[in-house]
Amino acid sequence: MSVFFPSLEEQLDLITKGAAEILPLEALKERITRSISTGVPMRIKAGFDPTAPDLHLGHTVLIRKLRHFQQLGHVVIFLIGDSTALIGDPTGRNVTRKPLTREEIAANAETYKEQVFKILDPVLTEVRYNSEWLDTLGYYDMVKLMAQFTVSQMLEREDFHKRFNEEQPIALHELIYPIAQGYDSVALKCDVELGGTDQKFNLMRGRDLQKHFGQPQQSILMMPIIEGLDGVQKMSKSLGNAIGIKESPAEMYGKLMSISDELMWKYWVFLTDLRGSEIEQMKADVASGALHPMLAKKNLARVITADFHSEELAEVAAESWATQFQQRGVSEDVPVVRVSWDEDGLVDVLGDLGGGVRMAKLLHFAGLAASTGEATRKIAENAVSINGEKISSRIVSKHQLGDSPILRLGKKSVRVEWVG
RNA sequence: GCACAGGUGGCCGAGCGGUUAAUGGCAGCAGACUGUAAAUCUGCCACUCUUCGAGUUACGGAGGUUCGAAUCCUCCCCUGUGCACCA
Repeated sequence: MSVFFPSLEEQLDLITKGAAEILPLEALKERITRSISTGVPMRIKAGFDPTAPDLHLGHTVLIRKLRHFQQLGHVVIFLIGDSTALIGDPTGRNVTRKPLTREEIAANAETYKEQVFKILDPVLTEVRYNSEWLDTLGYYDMVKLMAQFTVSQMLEREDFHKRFNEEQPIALHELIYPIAQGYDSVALKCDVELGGTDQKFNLMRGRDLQKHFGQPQQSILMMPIIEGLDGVQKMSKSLGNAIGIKESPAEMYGKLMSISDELMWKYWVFLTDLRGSEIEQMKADVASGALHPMLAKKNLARVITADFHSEELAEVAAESWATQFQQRGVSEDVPVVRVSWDEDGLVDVLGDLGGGVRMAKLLHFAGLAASTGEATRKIAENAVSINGEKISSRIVSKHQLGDSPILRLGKKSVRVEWVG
């Protein structure tokens, strides 16, 4: 099949947008030029280990870059590392990962597909699993692969090096990870592999192995690792600072609004399709005072939320966010929690209120507090309100609560529906 | 296998026979302040209960010595380092 490709300059413009590093760049240019003249598209791969059921916005930085290649007419391979997930990429880790079962991995892999197709075109994407070639690799071939590297080469990697020096354990199978990832490139005959900047070591191993197998060596394109909500650590579900692709519009919008002003600019660059020059203009406007930073952030939250949901849903999320946080009011758009009157200890039968409700219990059952003890403390800290009214007493009458009260503890609110 | 050094609350890290859910830091949560934030200040940060009080669990695991142990002893598990093994 023959494809018409945009010019080299045009392609490079899109490909290099936001990229942290491209190695070697010259080779990539040659490949692009060749694909233009031959009409044969390049093969671009990015791998993801299905170690968790959800992808988050951090992953989309890479997926967006894949889409850029897709938009240019190249073949994009979304590689699901179901076999490498058995190891778990040790990159940046100071401990060995907990092993996942085959079943967990398979289930995660399924959810990945539907999630990435919010960004990638399903028709034009080649979805592959590395179990396809890794699981069938025999002892002989595995030993041959491992023989390509030495222990000291592996220990060059910063995280292994660090763990080694700090006398932390390094499990043997972790050393195989970069080799397995590198072999993926051989199996797929990749022209380009995408990864985060933290993946450099692994990405380079693909070049090593391709050379060993007499293939042209892939170019590697690294994207920066974006920080999570805290603005300090990389976005990661286990660090609790991530925004998941599948999260509701309200959650997504709210989380985006909670990031710092500084971080907002990175999100504009890596999580939206706005052009660099437009972002610079906006930044200048904020600096000069022409644009309020909060407004810029609201736009960001809306654009991203709409990207994964819809304009309409993003608008609704924006409105209820404004009521809830800006006006500190009671928003209607709040998660509903069902609580039964029969819950153990919820109703105080002995008290003067004749069936008053223990608020600490209620807050706990409603999921706003991790324990009744914590709920008790929060009440004392004046952090709890019912239908927008702060409360300070530990027991509240059923009458005061009403049929479907909105409970709020700090920033979180829920509507309680009584059951039974 | 032998020797040595370690295993403390989400993480890091004090304590090394006895005031105490366990110093301190980070993270987290809440309040004030704001522009939703950030920064700053304050409070909280094992669980349960009828909560100005009481109880129950906690310092790798199991026992033991003590009036009393995270702190001492024994055995076991785990990690690292060195040596040995690789006839």
